[in-house]
Formats: sequence, C-alpha cells, structure tokens
Amino acid sequence: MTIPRNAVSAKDVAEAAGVSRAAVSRTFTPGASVSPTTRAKVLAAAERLGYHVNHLARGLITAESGIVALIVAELDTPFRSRLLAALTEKLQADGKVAMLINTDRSDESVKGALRQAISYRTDAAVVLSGMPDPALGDLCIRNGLRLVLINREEGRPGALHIRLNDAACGAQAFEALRRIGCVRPAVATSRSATTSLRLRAEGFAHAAEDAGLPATREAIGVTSYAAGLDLGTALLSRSEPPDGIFCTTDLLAFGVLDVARQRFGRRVPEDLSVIGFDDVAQAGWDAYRLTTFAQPVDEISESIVSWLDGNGAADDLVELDAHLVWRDTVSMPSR
Amino acid sequence: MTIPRNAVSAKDVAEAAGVSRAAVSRTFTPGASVSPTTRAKVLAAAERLGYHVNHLARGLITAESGIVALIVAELDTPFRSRLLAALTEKLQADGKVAMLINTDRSDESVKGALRQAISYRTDAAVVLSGMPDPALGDLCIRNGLRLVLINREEGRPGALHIRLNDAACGAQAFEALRRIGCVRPAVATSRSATTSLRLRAEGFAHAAEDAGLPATREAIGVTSYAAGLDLGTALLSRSEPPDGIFCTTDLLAFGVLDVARQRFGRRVPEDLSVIGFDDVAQAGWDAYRLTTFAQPVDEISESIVSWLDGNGAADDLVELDAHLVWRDTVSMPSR
DNA sequence: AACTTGTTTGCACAGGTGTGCAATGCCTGA
DNA sequence: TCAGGCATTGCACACCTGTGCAAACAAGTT
Repeated sequence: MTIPRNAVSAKDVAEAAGVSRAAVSRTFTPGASVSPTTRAKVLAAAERLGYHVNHLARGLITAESGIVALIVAELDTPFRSRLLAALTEKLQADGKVAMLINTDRSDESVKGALRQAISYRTDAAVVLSGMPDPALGDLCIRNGLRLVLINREEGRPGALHIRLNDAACGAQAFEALRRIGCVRPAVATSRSATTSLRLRAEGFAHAAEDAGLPATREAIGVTSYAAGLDLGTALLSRSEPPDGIFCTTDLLAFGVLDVARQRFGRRVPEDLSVIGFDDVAQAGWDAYRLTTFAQPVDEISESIVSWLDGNGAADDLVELDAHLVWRDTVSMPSR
Repeated sequence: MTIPRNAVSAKDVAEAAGVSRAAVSRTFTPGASVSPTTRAKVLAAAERLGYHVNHLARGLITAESGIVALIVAELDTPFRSRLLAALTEKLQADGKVAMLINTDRSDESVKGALRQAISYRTDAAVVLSGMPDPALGDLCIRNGLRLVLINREEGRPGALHIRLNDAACGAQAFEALRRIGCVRPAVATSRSATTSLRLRAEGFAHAAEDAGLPATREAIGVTSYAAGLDLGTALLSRSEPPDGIFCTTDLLAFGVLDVARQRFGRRVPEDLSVIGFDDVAQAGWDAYRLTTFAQPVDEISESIVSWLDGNGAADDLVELDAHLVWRDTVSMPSR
C-alpha cells in the first residue's frame, strides 16, 4: 500500500509558482536553461513550501546517487574514527554524502555490507576493514559501483588502492632505535594482523637483521589496548628484556607503556624506548607523549575524493608516506 | 543525459527467468504471493546475474527509504564515536542503514545537514550535536521525517527526546567527594556548554551549596583534552586549590589529571580526587583509572531504534540513568 | 460436468525526477 | 514588415520498483 508521506514534490512547487514541472526541475539543475523570472518564481515557491529535490528519484535518472558507502569495523577506535571524520568531511565538501556500514571482522558481515551498498546504488564503496573474498569485488563492478581499498594488499583491477610505506616505516623505526643505542630491539603486534601491520613488523625485523641485531617478535590478541598490556608483560618478562619496542599501532603502544611503567618500573625513555603507529590524539597527551608515525589522514581522504571525481581511469594505486613524529618516548638523537 | 550504469534490474531477472517482472518484485517482497516454483526460478536467475533490489526506487514507492541520518559534530571524539558505533550497529540489526552527516558547531552547518537528510528522504534524523534553530524542526516534520534529539533541552512535540539524569549525577558526584572528606570541591566544564553539561555542573554546584561547601566553578574553552589542561592549571593555581574536582566530561578529566600529576605534583587520589563523565575507553586505561559516570550507550541506541519501529505515537521522552563507575581517582568510601 | 473456492500471474499505474524534442515567444537586422 | 536566430518552455518518455485488479488456473465439491 502506498503510504502518503506528503513530502513536497516538484509538482507542488510547479502549481504554486504557475509554471511547468520541468521548469522546477531545471531551476535546480545546474546549467539548465531557465529564464531569471521563472527561476525567481520557482525559488520563491520552493522556499515557501519547503521543497527539497528528492535525491532518490534523481539518482534513479542520473545513475549517480551521490552516496558513498564507508565499510568499517571497530569504528569506535581512535584511528578509525579520525579517518572516518576526515573522510566524511571531504566527501561532504565535494557534494557527496556518506553511508556508514558497520561490520565485524567476519567475511559474512562484509559481504552483507557490500550488498547493502549495492542495494542503495552507492556510487562507490570505501573498505576500511578487511575484504577477504575476491568474488565480492566482481559483484561490485558488475553492479557498477567503484571500489576503494585502504591498506589492503589484494590487487583488484579498476579499484583504487591506497597504501602506506609501511615496510619503510618499520625500517625507519629500527633505525631510530639503533641510533640512540638500543641493542635489544623488539616488535610488538597483534595476532589478527592485517597486511599493513605485517609489513610494518617485517620492515622492522628485516632492518634489524641486516644490522646484526635480530629483533624479538611478539604477537598477541587483537589490536587493542588490552593486547598492548599483554604484549608488554610478555616482552618485559623475558630473561633478556628489550630496550626498544616498536608497536605496530598506538593502541598497543599505550598498553605497553602503561605496563612497563607501572608494573615493571621502567622509566621511559631512559630505560626503554617505545615507538607507535597512527598518531592518534592520545599520543599527544601528557600521559604518553608517544613518538609515533603519523598517518596522512587528510591526504588519504583527498586522494579518494579526487579519484571519485575523476573518471576512474586514472592510476589506481596511491602510495602515501607516514612520517615520524618525535615526542618523548624516544630520546632525541641530536646529541 | 542518462548514463547507463548497467546495474542489474528486475526486468533483466524477469527475462532471464522467463517470468513477469511482477513475479520478481513479489519474490523479494516479504509476504507476497508467489508459487514456490517461480520463486525458485527467480532466485536462481537473481543469484546468477547478481541482482539486488534498488532501494532508491523502492523508497520512491513505499515512502520509507530505510535510511536514518545521524547528524554529529566532532565524531572523532571518544564518546561520540562510541555512541555512533552502537547506534549504527542497532540500526543495521533492525534492517535500517545509517547516513552519516558531519557538522561543525555552526547553525548553518546543521541546517545544511538537515536539508541533506530531507533531500534523501531519510526516515528519521538523529541529532547528536546542537540544533539551535527551532524553525528547522518544523522543516523536518513538514517533510515527514522524524526527529530524535539526544541530550537536548529544546522541547519539540512529535520528536523523541533522550535525556540523562545529568543533574542527579552532578549531585551524586558531589556526594561521593564529600563522603571521602573533600572540603574544597570544584567543578570543571567547558565554555561551549551544551544543556547536559550545564545540568551536570549545576547539579554539582547546588548539592555543594546545600551542603554548605560552595564549589569553585571554572569554565574554559571547548570540550577537549587541551581545555582540561587549562582547567587543571587554573584550578590548581588558585590560592586555595580544590581537593576534589568533578569534570563534566572524561576528556576534560584526563587533562586535569595529567596537569595535576605532572605539573603540580599532586598524587591521585591521596591529594586530589577527580570524577569524570562518559566512561570512554581511555577511562579504563591504567594511566588514568578514572572514576566516572557511564552513559548507557546501548540503551540509548535501543530506545531510538524501538521508537523508530513504533508508529511514533508512543511517549516522546525517554529518561535514562548514567551510573557511577568506581575506579582509582577517588578513594573508595568503604572504610 | 458444472460450480465454487483459493492461489498464482500479468497488466498497468503511480511515485518524483532529468532531459530530448518540438513548439513558442522575443528580439535583431534588413 | 518579414525572416532569421536564439532563449525559453511544455510535453512526454525513461528510470525501477510495489501493488490493486482482473484474468487464468488448479483443486475440490455437488
């Protein structure tokens, strides 16, 4: 049964303004041909009635809904929410609107999210969490929606891939620790390692091996503060505890720092140096003052928006650099 | 010009399955009359072609898009992102989908967000940030979209209002401080005080006055960690610094704690007690262990979803209770 | 066999919009 | 005055779906 919602339609405005419905449509379509007088009449009537163009119906015609689906897991995490904020802001500034789809880490959940995106004829889907099943990508392009993968390894022609210099950052982290005199380096990461986390850890481990200082490696739990506590405990309980730890995520680093200071009595950075990754807000708080790698959140967002604006035939791989932010968990090497 | 997006439509499926388009539509409409055999044929063809019902077109008919707009400012803040996560999760579990609209604090920005929501014929708009202009509410109901206001004072008939026992929590915070022997209570809040922040502070101040221990009141900046640093500095620089501080937000409390410990050498809770509000994730971290009020995020989300499910004629005011979580920034009164 | 009852199916319309096409009106130039 | 050019306008179609209505059909009853 058709439920009347009594929303104002272009037909209403046309009658009120004494013009044809086409004139109303043209008034709200940039670049269409309307005379200034009818345009004024239409605008006046629209304002009076509270008319807003129905984007659903418009999307039916133009095949561009203006909606971009953001598929994200664990969005109440500091880094995720920051990326989300930047992304929605840039999208809106570009006249698009974000549809937020929350998933857990399961394949089925992401699949459902993509079906949702397709059902709403989303212009594109930005995947911030894992997309394991390669068949899903085909499903997307078959339904004409563009795909953006952030920090994912899987290659998919036609999709935009955004990657960071993760391995190089890992190597740089080791280099920073070596230069201040660390001799027992360690890398701490989570067990549910995504590609980017793995690359960071490997970059660190390889650089350490090349320098003749093989790194201890510990991987525990999911990427969370609690896992950081466990990682710190495991590392510092060893017979030869590390004097420098690279954490693949700030959340892990916070846990490591807290357990190192409070349970093991370590002074930072005198006894122990710690480096994180992401540069979330808490890394700048006085309780941590964490030396960490800043992800170029704004650049990530901008490159996504500009790719969406382009015809999509442009290069489908964007590599951006995270850069080290020096704070107080590593002594400055300038001595 | 009509750009072909070559998405799979019901017509395509009908031809592939050798049935009428109506049969396809009925297959995907719960409760419609289709024989098992044609249903099977349709489902097989749909799966093969990758068909998904176009929710835009469906929304044009049923006048229910299934989209709920979430209008939120500063979503990269711990509490906001947690509420956002809970809300999207519950909405999805109920078969709806969230459209995320990011605003700054300006009136104009919220107005634009609401226009956006109307344009997409959103079923409802949930306002997490301020909505100052009363005329905007009329605009919403005139276009048939329902309104949910969280922690807002403005009364608007027909809209769902979700409120917390803010004033009572303020009083309870004072009571907790008084019971452990605080004699110089203070309340720290931000200058950009929303209604709920104001109620919390007033609840504290009134209870203090009633008890004959008038509270120092300080209001600085916006609700952020940095403002917390300034608040702590201002309060502890006084000639008679407080021995118990109620912060209207966890973010402020973290700043107060850090500056109290590191710059003023205060021990917590021996020299100074601190109580926050929100119970964000960081409040449970070892660096803070903040005693704070937990907002019932899940209940908030559930009551919104169930109100949306109902016909809306139900009670339009839901009052929920935040409850105190005891951690280590206030000594337990059990002695 | 004829009739009744109930299920399934296709036709056709509605919902709100953008736009090609033809028609209308206005203005300029000769 | 008339032709020609140009801006503006209205008609009608398309986009994709849900659903009322009548027709077709199957099955059971007398």
